[in-house]
Amino acid sequence: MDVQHIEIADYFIQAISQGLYQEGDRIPSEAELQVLFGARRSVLRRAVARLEETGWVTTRQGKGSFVTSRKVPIDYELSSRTAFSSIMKEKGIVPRVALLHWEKRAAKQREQDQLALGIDETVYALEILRSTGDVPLSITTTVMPAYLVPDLEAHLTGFHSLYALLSRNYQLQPRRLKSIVRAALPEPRDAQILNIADHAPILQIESFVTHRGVNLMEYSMSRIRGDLNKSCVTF
Amino acid sequence: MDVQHIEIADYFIQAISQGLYQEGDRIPSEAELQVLFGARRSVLRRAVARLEETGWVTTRQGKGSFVTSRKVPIDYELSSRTAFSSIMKEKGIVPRVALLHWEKRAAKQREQDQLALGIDETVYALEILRSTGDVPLSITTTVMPAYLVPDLEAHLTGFHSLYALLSRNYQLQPRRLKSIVRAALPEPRDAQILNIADHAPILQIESFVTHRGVNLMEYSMSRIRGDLNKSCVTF
DNA sequence: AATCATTTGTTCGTATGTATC
DNA sequence: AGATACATACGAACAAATGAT
Repeated sequence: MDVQHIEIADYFIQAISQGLYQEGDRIPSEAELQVLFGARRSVLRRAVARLEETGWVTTRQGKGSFVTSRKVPIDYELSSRTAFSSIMKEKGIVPRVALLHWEKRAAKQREQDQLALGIDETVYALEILRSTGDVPLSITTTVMPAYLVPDLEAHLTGFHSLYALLSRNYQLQPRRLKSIVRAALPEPRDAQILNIADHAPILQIESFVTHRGVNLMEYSMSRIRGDLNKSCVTF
Repeated sequence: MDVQHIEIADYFIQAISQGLYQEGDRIPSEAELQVLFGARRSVLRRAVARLEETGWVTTRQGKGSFVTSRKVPIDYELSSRTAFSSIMKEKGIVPRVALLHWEKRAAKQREQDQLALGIDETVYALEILRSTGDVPLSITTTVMPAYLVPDLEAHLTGFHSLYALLSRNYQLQPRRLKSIVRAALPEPRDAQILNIADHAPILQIESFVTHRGVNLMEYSMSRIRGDLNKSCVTF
């Protein structure tokens, strides 16, 4: 390859791989790169852009470009009974759960199919942000038929764990029936909330949850930061 | 936002979302955009680059930029017994399996751990490309202890299905014990083989496979195109 | 087979704006 | 307020891939 910006990017990929730059280190500024490589600034910017696209550095205006810290992904056990809070506690991580939004409304067409609802059925839809400390981890949209969780809004103040809420107030025992995972790109809004670039990979997990094996009581769609999660399935 | 390239990119995201441009349609060339938006070429290129990063278009030198066709992801059943070929056949898709590479060598440290091997143990490592028709779908690296599949090279000519080979020649009945999924970015080489951009998301699936519940007989690491796959887990 | 127009890719060169400290 | 560093934009030239003549 005799394309300058790729050669320069490759140089840094090598250097970072070999430990010449540690996580969090700043790579040389554009002005310094200009001296080091004798290339035009536009070329250097392309090189850094490439490094950012491929996840090696993150760039911040006015500060510089920093080697992305390869956080250890958190193993998430994907099983029929899994609750975020309990997994985190097991690992000694302080979980933070925030209710971004909730609404009570008529079920959309897709939700009717997913939850096997009749037409004009009412659902509660919650949007939940899960974090560890101050690092956002995932956003989950969860939809439940309103008749299963009547007067849900009364229990949403001080929200901290969905399954604890369901168990305490409605004696519901959620059980995951099926999950569908896929790798994708985030919606712009999700990228912002999760504090990732809009081309950073996310893991989408759609889940179908029953109560006592009869009703489809919950449909959820999680969008999880790819750099912070590994989901584990045991057969 | 009063940043030109973002405004222009957003215009096309809107237009594509509203069906003004269909999948596969060419968006205006840079010269045409120059007339339409009255912006510098560098700005227009940034706009198109943004569209490509976020998966709306794919650009080809000498031809133009085309609205990415949102292929329907192929559902992949992730269970204790799953073979690629049979899943594809069930769906009426013609699967194509190619052995990219194989080698017999000493197990690496990680592989010793993953397969619970002793030191200096020999393994076979295969690299398999799976496609549907002419569209590449996934690359899988699979590692097996050599003592379980002696003289494996003798059976690799005309390779078409790993599990058929294992069953026929070694009476092995693979059973998946555990899988770990995660969303990530591809290695440059994988991106090239899979015919995707090097910032396109991929689904990584690590699998641990046993034979009759005793031996860890296979460790595999699949890298699957995010745009073409949904993996489904039933509990 | 060779040439040419079209289209994207790369680079050079300059200027100004904006965030950070 | 000033220095540093990244962000955006203007302006121009040539390279490389593509498809048609």
